Amino acid sequence: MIDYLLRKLRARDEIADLEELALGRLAGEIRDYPADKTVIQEGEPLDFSSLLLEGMMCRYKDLRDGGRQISAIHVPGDFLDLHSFTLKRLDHNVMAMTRCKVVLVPHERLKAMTEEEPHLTRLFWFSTNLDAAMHREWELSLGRRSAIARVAHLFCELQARLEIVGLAEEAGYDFKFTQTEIAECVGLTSVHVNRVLRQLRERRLVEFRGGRVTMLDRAGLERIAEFRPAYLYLDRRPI
Amino acid sequence: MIDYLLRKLRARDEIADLEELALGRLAGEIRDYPADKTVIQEGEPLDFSSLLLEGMMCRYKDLRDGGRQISAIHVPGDFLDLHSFTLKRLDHNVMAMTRCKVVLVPHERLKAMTEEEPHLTRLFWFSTNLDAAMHREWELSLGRRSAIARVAHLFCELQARLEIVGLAEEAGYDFKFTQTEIAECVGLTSVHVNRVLRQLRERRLVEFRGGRVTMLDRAGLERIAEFRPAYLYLDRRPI
DNA sequence: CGAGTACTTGACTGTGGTCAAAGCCAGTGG
DNA sequence: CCACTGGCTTTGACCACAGTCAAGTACTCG
Repeated sequence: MIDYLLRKLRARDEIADLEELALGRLAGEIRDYPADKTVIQEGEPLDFSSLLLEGMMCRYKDLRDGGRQISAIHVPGDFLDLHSFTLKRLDHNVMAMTRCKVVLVPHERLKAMTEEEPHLTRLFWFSTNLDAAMHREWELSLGRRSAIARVAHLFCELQARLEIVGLAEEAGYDFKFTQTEIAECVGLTSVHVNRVLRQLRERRLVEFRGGRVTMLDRAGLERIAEFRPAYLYLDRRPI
Repeated sequence: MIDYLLRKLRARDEIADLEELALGRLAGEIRDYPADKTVIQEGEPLDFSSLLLEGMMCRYKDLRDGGRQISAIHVPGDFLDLHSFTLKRLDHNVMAMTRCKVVLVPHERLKAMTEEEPHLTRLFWFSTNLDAAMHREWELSLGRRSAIARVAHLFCELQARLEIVGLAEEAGYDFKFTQTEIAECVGLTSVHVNRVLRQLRERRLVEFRGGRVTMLDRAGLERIAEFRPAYLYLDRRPI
């Protein structure tokens, strides 16, 4: 059940067998959500965190005028809201973009973990720091990258993140977002995203159709995105 | 020396006297930096984190074309790079925006803290999660807010953050940034920031001159910024 | 087969970018 | 005390990238 999480953690550090068992004991109730369901509301008090097992979710914030900004995308193996353990409530909403399955981890078990498993605690802390690193890279996209580079960068990031958990092939990956939802990630309108997708297709870099990203020229795509994956901390270092 | 840090933490949770002592023992070497000095380079291996004692610093990333995005501003009491404890190196640069004083905290002492002081560990974890919450709010600004709302929001955020550590009055605060640097925070050009600042002044909302922000109509400013400080987690809750 | 949603495209608009010149001010040196 | 310098700010004219609006097309799913 925690396979994807283990793959994600083992890509970065050693996990002892006893620690794997301790991780297994964190798991509580399992929940399924339908697509487009808002799973966590901004501000609501939380006493558990959720680990995504299947599907894709996102974090988002709304403005009064209807503008919505997606601030992160979650793939299997990601915690949706591990940060709610210390924050107690969230500053954003969390929504299922597809049908999803999650497992709940009660905060009291996380608290016990911080008392008994300092190494796992550091790994979990790392995991929230990784979220923050992705937020920073998105800030760079939103603030300074051109429209085409933003979309290209998003596709590159997801390719790399899905590869870690074995959910992307060299050729591409499933990505069941609408163009409007992509627009909400990259700070553009859906109309403009559509135009950018056409350009990316015509320049033979990447194709997005029918909920699937097909890499046509990954190196070229990474070049125009200025994608440098260091911010994903993909190498192994003891934490 | 750790006064500002204590004020920041005590705004959110109880700190026992013994914990205060433990915090004091984290402190190592003190360093001074001149304005405009890049203090930490992206990618450089780190074995200490830095707590800002005086001055203002920022995190930033560059693009090849010279575009720079500032992803966070630090005020006294903030750790510049507490996340480097688990990440081991940073995905961004850190620069002193004014003359600054910091105190170094060796990672080995932080590691010992995670073994011996679970409550402080959770507080430090909280502190990096707070950084991420600010990143998310900036993503919303960069992706969806208008130019004037972005600048207004930045001024509101700093007012609130500086108040916690006692470095802002009702009337405003010192903010020794150039207009170009503000532009690098909000994803605009310095020319446009200049136009926006004029608007804010003419609408009697806020004035920025000579490295000082003067609040003229704080409620009005917060309204056009859609500033809702929940993301700063200013209330006290046990962590 | 019809309804609803998502995608596509074109015409037009506007916010914010670019380029350039001038003004301002603090610091430095004659 | 003044001239010079360099960085920052201010303004204007013009431009372009991306937004808006609207209509039409393509798919899915009941």
